[in-house]
Amino acid sequence: MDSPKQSGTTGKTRLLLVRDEFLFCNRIYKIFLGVEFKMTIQHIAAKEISNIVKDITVGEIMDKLEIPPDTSFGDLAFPCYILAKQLRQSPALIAQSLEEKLSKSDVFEQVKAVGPYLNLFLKQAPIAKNVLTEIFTMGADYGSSKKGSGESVTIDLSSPNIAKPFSMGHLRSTVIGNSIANIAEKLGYKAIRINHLGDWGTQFGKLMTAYEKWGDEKRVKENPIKELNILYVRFHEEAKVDDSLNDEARSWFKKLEEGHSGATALWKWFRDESLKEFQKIYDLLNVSFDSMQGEAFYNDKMLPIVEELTEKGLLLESEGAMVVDLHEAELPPALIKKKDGASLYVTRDLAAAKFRQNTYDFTQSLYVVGHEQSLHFEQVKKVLHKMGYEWANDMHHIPFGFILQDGKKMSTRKGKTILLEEVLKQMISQAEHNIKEKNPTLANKDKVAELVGVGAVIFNDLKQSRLNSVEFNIENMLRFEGETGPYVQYTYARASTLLMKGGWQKSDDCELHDILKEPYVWELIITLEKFPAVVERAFRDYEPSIVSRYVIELARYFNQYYGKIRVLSGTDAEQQLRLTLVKVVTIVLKDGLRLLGIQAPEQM
RNA sequence: GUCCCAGUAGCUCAGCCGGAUAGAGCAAUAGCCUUCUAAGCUAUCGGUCGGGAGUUCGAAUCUCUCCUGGGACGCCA
Repeated sequence: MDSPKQSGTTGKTRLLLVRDEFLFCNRIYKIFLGVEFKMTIQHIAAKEISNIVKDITVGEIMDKLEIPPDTSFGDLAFPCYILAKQLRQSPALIAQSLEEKLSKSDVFEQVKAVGPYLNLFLKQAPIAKNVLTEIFTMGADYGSSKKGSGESVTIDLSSPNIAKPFSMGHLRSTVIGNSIANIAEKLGYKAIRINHLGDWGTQFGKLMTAYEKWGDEKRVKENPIKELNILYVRFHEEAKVDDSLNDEARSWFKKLEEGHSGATALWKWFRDESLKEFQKIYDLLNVSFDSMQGEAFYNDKMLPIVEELTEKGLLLESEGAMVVDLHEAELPPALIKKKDGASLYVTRDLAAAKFRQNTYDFTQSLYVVGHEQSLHFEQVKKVLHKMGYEWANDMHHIPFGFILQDGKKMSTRKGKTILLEEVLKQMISQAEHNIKEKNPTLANKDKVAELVGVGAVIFNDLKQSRLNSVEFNIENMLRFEGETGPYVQYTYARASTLLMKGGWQKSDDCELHDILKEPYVWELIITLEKFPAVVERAFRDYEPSIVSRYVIELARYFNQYYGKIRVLSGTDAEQQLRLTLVKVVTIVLKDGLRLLGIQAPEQM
């Protein structure tokens, strides 16, 4: 507990740089190399305090240190309550006496007792210098680490259903999964993006029935997803009054399973046309996949799974179906085979999980799928566990909330889905409209409008905790002010313009000198410094919103600085110093947005 | 009925590995462009943190219980 080498949970290799023998200021520099701010400063502060207070360990002090709610309370604070019992003194008195003893310390600029708190102010200049140095040294890699050491992480994302429209719901899986993949890569993992397409199942029987009865080849070719969806919706409407349609659908799907040529050709056609449409959306979102193998790919891999389950004596007959009993895990039994012998969802995911482990040798396998499927993934994991696969523990379901309409989940069957493509179009044209109004001379208008419109859609989805259900509201989304993607992009564009106009040049000098005293500069430094910790936390929690909130915070501080201080003013030296600060902000803003899957235009 | 998720300002959300006056954005009101992009900044207004009980020096945060909304719970995926 007494050495920084043991206390940090992050950045192992870089922690080796820490040496207790260093001078205090030096130590601050070294410890700041990529180690979580709070932990590090806490450690230094805790050591200092422990020199005076012997009744409590460094670790305990460190745990209690906190970042105060307001900068006027300093950079760190130590609540003295915990010492009150042992010292039999009031917390306020303890704080007072600590202030006296610690004010001689050369770690802190200032130590101040405020009520029961001991407020600690850090020496700003060395910290600022170190943060800037590190950002310039690493560039866009600032915040990255080797933590993942090349381990594979498979990420199941997007997974739209063939012949159905790409809804806002699929958007969530796509952007959340893509962002988690980006974050994983930043931390040194090899991310494998898998688009587990819904390209098999009884819905194809329904579709074929509908197409045969009411379909029109030309119309489907012109507008595949839309036409197929109309057919799908019509099927459900007509099947309500005519149950024989369901029988027909079943027989079509049976033909497909048996490899009937006509059925297979139709299936392939539906699939190809759908993929073409999906690709347009992926291009816009700037998302690509390492694997697009869908459910159909696992058709021939399910029988071996069933056999394996049988061999291992896990398969039981129940009400005519074959199941794996999971009552010891307090879960309902997992259905493996239907009465008619056909396989089910669980079977397919078992085959897919095993295939992924064999193919990619993952150390983590993530499934970015709606939270309504939590039980399903628990079952799959448990069955694999019973089969003796330890790696089942490395599978994690990453659930997210619904996109609601009037407080209800959207339904494909009733055709009430909101189409992502429509939304994207609307957002891009809003961005176009804004550009015409605000910056009519901008070059590359179309491209910028696309980046901004799409960025707004992605950010809107990633700005809140993924488990929240969100009510779809186009009016809110069309607003490009406040906590939005365009706000961050705009901040980046303004900052980039400053660099251009001011003719910023890289210099080896990373001291901020008098600029450090300007308002919001220290806030910016501290915020920039915690970026690596933010990236780590975002991956630990599989939570892109940690990055999106961070990026908003950084942008806000920058805008406040921009509003208060005229960057291009004063002496040349001063101007260059400010631009140095501006430059590091752009580096982190751009990379933060990149982690979310959003591009940052230099001008907008 | 059982299990999972959520309930914080008029609206959308942070904060929830316990700590100082509970923070943002939107909306409302009032300001700031003859000097770096006003997609911005500043200020004001706005909260019984769903209700109750418990643990604690201290609870939005932990425990229990109840209420409300959403979801899942064997042959869809």
